[in-house]
Amino acid sequence: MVDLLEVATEPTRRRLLQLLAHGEQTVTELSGEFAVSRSAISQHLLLLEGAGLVAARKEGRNRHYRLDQAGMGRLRCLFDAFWTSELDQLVADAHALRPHSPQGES
Amino acid sequence: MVDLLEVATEPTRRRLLQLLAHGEQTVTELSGEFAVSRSAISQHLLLLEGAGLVAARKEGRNRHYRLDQAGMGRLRCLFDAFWTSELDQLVADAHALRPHSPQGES
DNA sequence: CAAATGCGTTAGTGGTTGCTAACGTATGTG
DNA sequence: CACATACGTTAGCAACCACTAACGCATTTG
Repeated sequence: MVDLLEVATEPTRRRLLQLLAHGEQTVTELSGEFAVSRSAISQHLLLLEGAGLVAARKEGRNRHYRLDQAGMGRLRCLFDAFWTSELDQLVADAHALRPHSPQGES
Repeated sequence: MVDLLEVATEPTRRRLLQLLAHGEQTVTELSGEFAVSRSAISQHLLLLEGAGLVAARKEGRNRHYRLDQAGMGRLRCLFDAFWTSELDQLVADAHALRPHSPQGES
């Protein structure tokens, strides 16, 4: 139903995942890093949780979010499936750009 | 201001990029691979072109699209910037804990 | 030359999304 | 125990997005 890559690449959520890579944090702590409200961050986190990319732990009245290893592994697999060897070759060619005009593949 | 990662990860556009990895194609040829109309495909291609991920060549009344090496290189850089070493370590740990196939989850 | 056909792009629209405002609930405080 | 405060979640809405339908333009055909 949900596309992991799309869920993960939305800019705010992407940054949330990066922040959580350093360790678990609460909604309020995380929202301190953003210009938008706690509410917005909470909703992004709930979406990430639904996608299996993060998990939550209740402690007192706080909710500590952390990355889900399995989910992040699936995300990595999806990207590797997208980034085929053809694309690797293509990008390598771009890096090897020389004064000579680049000929397309036949 | 478009976000390259978001533009590239939308499922239809992701597939378009994969198809174009095999060589240049016209709008009509590409749309043959999808369930949606030529119009939808054309718009996705225009968006990709605007993001600098593909380029077009006019020939007769056809428009041949192909991948843009530089743009795809930038895309790769963005992903590498997102996928920090912390995440690599995290996923490596997950594999060590569960050496099973990462696809099957439930 | 005029009509027909084919290719690709714009106009218009329903569904989705990310946001702020209002809320429920749990924890302090007198 | 009643009130105040803090944390996280739902209600409602403007903006966006992906799609189909209608279109313009180029090429082919009679």
